[in-house]
Amino acid sequence: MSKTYNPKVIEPKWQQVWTEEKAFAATDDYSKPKYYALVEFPYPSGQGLHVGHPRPYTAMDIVSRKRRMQGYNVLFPMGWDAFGLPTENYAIKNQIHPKIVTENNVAHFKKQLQSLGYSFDWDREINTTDSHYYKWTQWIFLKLFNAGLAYKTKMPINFCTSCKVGLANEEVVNGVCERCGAPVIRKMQSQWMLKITEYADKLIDDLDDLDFIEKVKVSQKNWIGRSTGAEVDFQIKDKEEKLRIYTTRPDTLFGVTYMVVSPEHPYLDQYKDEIKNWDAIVAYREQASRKSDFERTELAKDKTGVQIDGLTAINPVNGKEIPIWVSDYVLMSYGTGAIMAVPAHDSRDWEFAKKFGLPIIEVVAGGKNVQEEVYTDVATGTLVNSGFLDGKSVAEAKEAIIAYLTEKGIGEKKKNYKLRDWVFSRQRYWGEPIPIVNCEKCGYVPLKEEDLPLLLPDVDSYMPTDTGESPLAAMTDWVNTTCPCCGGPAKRETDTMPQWAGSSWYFLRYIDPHNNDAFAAEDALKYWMPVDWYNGGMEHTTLHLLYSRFWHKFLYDQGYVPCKEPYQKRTSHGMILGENGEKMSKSRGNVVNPDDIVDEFGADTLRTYEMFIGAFDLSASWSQEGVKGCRRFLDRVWKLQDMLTEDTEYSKEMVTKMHQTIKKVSNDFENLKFNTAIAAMMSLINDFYKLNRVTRGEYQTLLTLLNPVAPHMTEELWEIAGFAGRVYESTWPEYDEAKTVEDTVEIAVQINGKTRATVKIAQDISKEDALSAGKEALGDKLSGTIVKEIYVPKRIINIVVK
RNA sequence: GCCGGCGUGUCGGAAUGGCAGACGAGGCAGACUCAAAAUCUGUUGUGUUCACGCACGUGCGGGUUCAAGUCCCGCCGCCGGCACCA
Repeated sequence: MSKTYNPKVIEPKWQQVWTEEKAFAATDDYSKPKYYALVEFPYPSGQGLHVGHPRPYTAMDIVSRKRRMQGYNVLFPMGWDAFGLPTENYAIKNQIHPKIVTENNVAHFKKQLQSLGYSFDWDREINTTDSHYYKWTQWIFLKLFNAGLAYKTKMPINFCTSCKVGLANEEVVNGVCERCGAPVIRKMQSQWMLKITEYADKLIDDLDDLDFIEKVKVSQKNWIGRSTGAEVDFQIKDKEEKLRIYTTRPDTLFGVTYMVVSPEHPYLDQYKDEIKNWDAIVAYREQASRKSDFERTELAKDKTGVQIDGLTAINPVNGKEIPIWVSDYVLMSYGTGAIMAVPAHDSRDWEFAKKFGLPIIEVVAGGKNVQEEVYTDVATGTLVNSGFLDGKSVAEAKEAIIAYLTEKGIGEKKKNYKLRDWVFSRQRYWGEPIPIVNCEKCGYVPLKEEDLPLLLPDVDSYMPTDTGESPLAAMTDWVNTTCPCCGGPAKRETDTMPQWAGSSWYFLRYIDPHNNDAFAAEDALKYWMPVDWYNGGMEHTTLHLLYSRFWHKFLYDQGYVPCKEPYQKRTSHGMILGENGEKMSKSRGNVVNPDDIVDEFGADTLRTYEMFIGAFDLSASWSQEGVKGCRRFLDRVWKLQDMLTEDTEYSKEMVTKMHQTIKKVSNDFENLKFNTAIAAMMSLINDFYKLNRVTRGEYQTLLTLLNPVAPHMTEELWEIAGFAGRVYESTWPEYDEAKTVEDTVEIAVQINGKTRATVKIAQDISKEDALSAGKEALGDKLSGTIVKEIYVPKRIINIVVK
C-alpha cells in the first residue's frame, strides 16, 4: 500500500527542488524558440492574495509548463505594481511609511504566491516602486516630453471641501467625500497630460493584426470612439468671432434650431459684459462644477440649461438667427465644447428642446412625427427642408455638405475621438516623481537623463496639503532646485505619476531586469518581444491595455523596441464570486482566503479547483463542496499507484481513450478550456478504476498531462514510480489522430427530428448502408411516406416522413 | 444612460446547428464497518406508466431549418466597465 497523499509535506519539498534546480529560469540561449507568457502583476494590497488572483496565474502557469515540455525557452515572470492610493491612505492612517507598507505587503504576497507552486522566474522579479525601475519610467516620460507628447493644462479634480484634498473618483460617493461626507466640488488644477489621442488611429487600426479576443477589440474601439463628421463655424451676430462646433451629422445643418456651449466655454468670459443674464450663467456654472462628466452626460434624466441673453448665432447655410444656450450635457473635453442642436435627429437635443420649448424641424424624412419622436436612423432617411440637399440620402448629404462647407471656407471634414488625453498628474506622494522643473526663465525644463532617477524624497511626513496640491509641494528643500538649462532658481514638479505609468512598460523590464544602462538590451528585446500571450482582467481592457499599447507604440516610433505592438495575444478571465454569487468583499463577509484552502487541501487542489470551477472567461461562484471534489480527484490519482502494472504500453482497452485524452487536454489547454480538460482526466481515471488497473505507459502519460495543473503531486508520483528525471523536464505527450476514433460509432436515428432508435455502424460506412441500417433499427416505428433522408456521418440519421 | 457579457437539473457547469445535462457537488441505494466517517460500486431532469415507452423540458414571445441551448427578430432579468481603485 502506498503512503497517504500529504500535500503539506510534498508541496514545500518540490518548491525547494524547483528553486535549487532553477527549473523555471528563462535562459539567454537565443537559438531556442522562445515563448513569453504574461499575467498582470498584482497591486500588493494589505488584504493579501484573494482567490481571484490564482485563476489567471494558474491558467498561464499551465500554458507555461506545457510550453517548456514542448521545448520552448519560456519567460513567465512576476512583479509588483506597488505605487498607489490605498497604500498611501493606509500609511497616513497608521503612521507607517508607504515604503514599509509596500515591503510588508510584497513579502506577504510573494510568500502566498510561492506556496501555490507557480513556475515564475523569480530572478526577474520587479517592483515599480524600486528606483532602479522607476528611473526608466521617468526616462520614458522624458522621451514623451521631448517628443511633445506631454503637456500641461487646467483640468478639474475632485476636491473635498472639508478635508481639503484631491480625491479619486472612487473616493467620491454620491457627490460627497467617502471619508467625511462633506460635499465634493470640481476644482481646476494644472495637470500633466499625455497625448494618447495622437495615437488614436494606430491604436484602432493595428488591432486588426492581433490575436485579441473579440470583446477586447470591440471595447477598445468603442472606447477610442472614432467618428467622422465636420467642424462648422457659426458667425456670432454683430461680433467678429465665430463659434466653432463639431458635429457627426453635418447633413442636418438646415435643422439647427439652437446652439449649446459647455459651461466652461471661453466665450462666456470673453463676452461677459454683453451677456445680460450673467448672474444666471455663473450660478449654472457653479452647479455644473459639482457634477462629473459622467453625471452630466449619461445619468442626467433631466436636461438643464440657461439661454445666453445677449448672444445670437447665424446659421451659415440659411442665414437664420438662432439662440445660444449653456448646458452641461455639452463637454469642453469633446469636440470644440460647442454644438449645433438638431432636436429632430439627436435624442439629447430632442429632450432638451422638449424641456425648454425649442422648435423641432425635420430635415431627414423617414421617421414618425418628429414633434413626438426623435428620428436618428442614418441608414434609411432622405433629406427634406434642406435646400440643395433635398432628396439625398444621409450619406450623400454628408458628403455634399462637407464639400460645400470646405469650398466656402466655413467648415471642414473632421475626425473626432471619444478618447481623451491621459491625465498624468496625481496630487499624491506615493508615485513616481515627474522629472521636470519649472524655471521662471525657461519654463518647463526636463531633467537630464544622467540625473535620473529623481528619487522620491524619503521623509516622515507625506500628509496631504490643504490646497489640493501634492504632499511633495510642502517639502521646500526638495522643491527648490536649479534649472538644468540656465542654472537659475527653479522649482520641481510636485505632482507624481499615476499608477498606470509603471504598468505601461513593465513587460519590457522583465526581459532584462538588472540592466543599468538601458530599460532592456536591444538583442534581448529582439529575442523576447512581443509577448506571445497576455492574460488579464476585462476591467483593464480600456485603461491599462490601451495605455501600455500607446507607450509601446511611442517607443517603437522612437526606435527603442523592435515591434509596433507589445502583445500578440490577449485573453481575459472571469471573476471569482463569493459562495452567494456576489462579488467577494470584506463588507459582504464572503471572502475566501487562498491560504486556508492551501492549508486544508493543498495548493494542487486549489489550482485544480480554480481551473475546474467553470468556463475560464466567465465569472464563477466559489463552492467549498467543489473544492472537496477536486481533492477527491487528486486522492484517486494518488491511489492509482496501487493498480500499477509493469506494462509500458497502453492497454488495448485504453488505447483509444488515451489518445482521445491527450488530444482533448492538449487542445483544451490552448483554448483556455481547463474545466473540460480536467473533466477529461477525471473520466480517464474513472476508467482506470473500472478496470482496476493502469499500465506504466498510461500512468506516465497521465502524470505528464496533469502536471501543469497539479505540479507537486505529479512530481512526487513520478519519483515514487521511478520514471527518469523530472516531469517538468519531460516531453509533452503526442497523440495519433487515427487512434482517437473507434471503429464503430453509435448514432441516433430520428423520424422528423425526434430520436426513435440508435444504431451502431462503422464510422466510414456509405450513406446507403447507413440509411438502411438506420431503417432497420427503426423497424415498424417507421411508417408513412418518406419525404427526405438525411445522413450526417458520425452524427445522425434523420428520416422525414409525411 | 452608453458599451460589453451572461441566463441550461437541487447546485457548479458540459454540448464544431445533429441523442441536452459530459465532469464535479448534493441526494438515494448497496458493499466494507460493532457503528460512524472515509473509501468503493450503482443510481439520480420533470410528468405519466407495473413496465417497453410516451409527452414535456436550456429566461419570455415569435421566426428560419429535416433538425435550434446554439442562427434571426422583439422583450425581461442579472453581471462587468464608464477615464483619479487598479
